[in-house]
Amino acid sequence: MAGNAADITDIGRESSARNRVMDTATKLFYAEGVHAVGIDRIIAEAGVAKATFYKYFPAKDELVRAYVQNQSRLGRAAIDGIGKRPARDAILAVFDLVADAAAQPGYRGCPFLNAAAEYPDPGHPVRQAIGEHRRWKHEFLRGLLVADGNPDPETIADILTVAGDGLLIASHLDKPANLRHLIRETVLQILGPSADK
Amino acid sequence: MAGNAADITDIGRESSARNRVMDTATKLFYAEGVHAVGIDRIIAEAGVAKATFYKYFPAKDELVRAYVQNQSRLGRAAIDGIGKRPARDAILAVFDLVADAAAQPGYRGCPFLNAAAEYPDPGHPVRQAIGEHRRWKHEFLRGLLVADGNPDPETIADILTVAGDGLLIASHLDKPANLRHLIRETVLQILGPSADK
DNA sequence: TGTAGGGTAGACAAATCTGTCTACTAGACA
DNA sequence: TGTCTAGTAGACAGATTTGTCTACCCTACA
Repeated sequence: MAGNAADITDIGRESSARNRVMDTATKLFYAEGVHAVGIDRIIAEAGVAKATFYKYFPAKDELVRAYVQNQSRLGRAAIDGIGKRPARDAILAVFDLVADAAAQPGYRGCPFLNAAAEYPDPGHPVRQAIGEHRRWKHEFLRGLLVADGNPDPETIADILTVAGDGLLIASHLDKPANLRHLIRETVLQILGPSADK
Repeated sequence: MAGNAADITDIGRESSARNRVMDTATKLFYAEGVHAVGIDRIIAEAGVAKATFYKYFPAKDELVRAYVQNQSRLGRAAIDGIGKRPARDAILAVFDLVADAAAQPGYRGCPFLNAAAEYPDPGHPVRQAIGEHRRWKHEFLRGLLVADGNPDPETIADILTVAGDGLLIASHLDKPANLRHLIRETVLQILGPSADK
């Protein structure tokens, strides 16, 4: 099992070993938490030597930061996949992603909120990476609100962010049976009556 | 410093040593996270012998569960302190507690959400204690909505819970300048126009 | 006076954590 | 052929983790 005959499919891309580490870390950190998963476990499950690991990630926190950025990349890709459609529909579709994620087998809430809970210092690189993702998402929502002709996109983007975080929490800790309905109700209550429909 | 001439003021109450452990754990767990704080650190700062600690808390997880329950007790006391007043005012007052807490020096978000992030297994006693607190709070809000004559207290209690969690997250991670305003706007947007004012 | 309860101090075991370092292997390429 | 690169395998150090156990101290109380 030791890394002989490794993934040929990865040749030419970043680095086979680095990718395996990143994938394994993403899986384990999300499923069990950052502090609960040790380096030894990651390199064992990724089938990578310790020296190789420390070549790509000089310290564990570097890996955690890269993990957060990887999750951010995945999240943005999912949202970008929504594509062009009427702004109000797009907003609802963004929130539907929460329900989609919550329906996945290994769902364990929002990776950014979970990671932030483990890093008390707001100045820590991991927290900063989380902050970057949050600012991007807020800006994305604000843009959609402007396109929707919302009279106060700044405030409503704040409220939608609040609702998004709350729904991520609820879908994780409370697992409401009617999550999709709850999402619709919440967002529509915030956006108010539609002008064009 | 060793515990000779300990707090005389505590005599007759639970147990001086146990109380000191609980207070220290509450402070450290909240400020730095559960996994990040070790037993050795807690007993050192509490000025308690290791044997004494393990007498009251057979394992660390027992202490963590007690910590969550202690936070629940403190949270309920704060909400109970709101007292009798018109239901809508009471709801707004409950949410104002978030802003009050966020204004405190060592604020680090919601202790329940932070702790939950460190315990992946929903069946774990710590998670169950968190679930109990959340159900209690949801029920409290629902009661206020019924008293307010809300036509759909169940759904609106769900949405208010979502908003409460989201606001706790925002007040922690985003630190919006106008938090009190954001809270008012969010809650009023959810409750809709007041009938009696 | 004797005893029981609550507590202290700290050694110890066994595991686990991060991070470093040495020695080796296999393939690509000039 | 020789060299460079990416990687493996794993010992090791040093700190830290939870939890157990022994020996002792002090005070209240019968």
